[in-house]
Amino acid sequence: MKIGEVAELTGTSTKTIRFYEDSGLVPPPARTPSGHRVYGPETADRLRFIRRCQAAGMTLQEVRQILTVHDSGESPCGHVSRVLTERLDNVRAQIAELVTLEAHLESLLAHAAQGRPTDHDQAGVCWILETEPAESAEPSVTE
Amino acid sequence: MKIGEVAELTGTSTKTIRFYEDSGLVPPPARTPSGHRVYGPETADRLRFIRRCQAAGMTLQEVRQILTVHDSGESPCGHVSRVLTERLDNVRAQIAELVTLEAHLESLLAHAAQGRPTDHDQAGVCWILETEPAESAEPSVTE
DNA sequence: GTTACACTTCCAGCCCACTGGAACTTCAAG
DNA sequence: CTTGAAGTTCCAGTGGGCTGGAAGTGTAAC
Repeated sequence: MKIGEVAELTGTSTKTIRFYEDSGLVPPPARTPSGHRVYGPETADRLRFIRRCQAAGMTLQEVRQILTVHDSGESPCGHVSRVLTERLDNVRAQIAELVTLEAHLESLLAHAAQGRPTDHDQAGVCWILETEPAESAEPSVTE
Repeated sequence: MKIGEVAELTGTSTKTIRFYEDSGLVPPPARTPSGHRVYGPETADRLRFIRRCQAAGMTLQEVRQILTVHDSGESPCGHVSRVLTERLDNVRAQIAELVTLEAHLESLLAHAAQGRPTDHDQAGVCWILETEPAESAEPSVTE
């Protein structure tokens, strides 16, 4: 199988497959004498696995760790569970943050709806936003 | 006021202030004969406004638009409300996506907890992830 | 043989909000 | 006058996950 077929089969672009190879997610395949990549069917499985990991919100970094464990011959399932648990924690934290932000935005909009358009302030830029945000509302993009 | 004082006053680094100037968020200030930036107190207000916008999850792009409206002499409040509403929609969409992802992760982990460690698959990488993800669970990072 | 497309490599850029560093000048205190 | 902090400019890098393009070679169908 050549790269285009694998790409078609898995819904991944050839660009992405080469990128994954460079990133160590997919092992360098055999080549034809002319240099074209030749893949076995396990590569398609691997790419689908990567897609599923992505769908679970993992970074390529995490996927790479799992695949490395797998390639060493061990069952990576324990590791997978750990990564999934971590992801779940992150997702919940993100949700909590966003819910706080949602509340903040709602209160700002409620505030906005109350005021008359003539409430134009001289000092600031816009009276709607003239109050310091609650500490908790600050989105830590750090995740 | 020099840049360091404004920085101190607003909790913004001097680097960031210069970056904001380059980005058109803060107008180029007056200079001393030697080239040092000299700010009036309105700059501190502006920086605080930017911080509050950020806390509401706006991009600098959005903030710039608001400030441009403001600088043209109009009251930006209507615009602010619109941006806030859009943000709120986005945040809610993000929350919905993350909640779906949370459910997906939970079901994967429940699945994982059921299986025995000996459930090692031959074909794939890890049986926990051997099912196609639900369409809805795919995180569209596109925001 | 020719056309059209797939394949190769390598390098660059995107988006976002900064941050770090080099190399230099100016300012304030002692 | 000296020292050291704070100012200046400009350039490059960060992270994440690709994507685009250039410039060239290989391959399959007609």
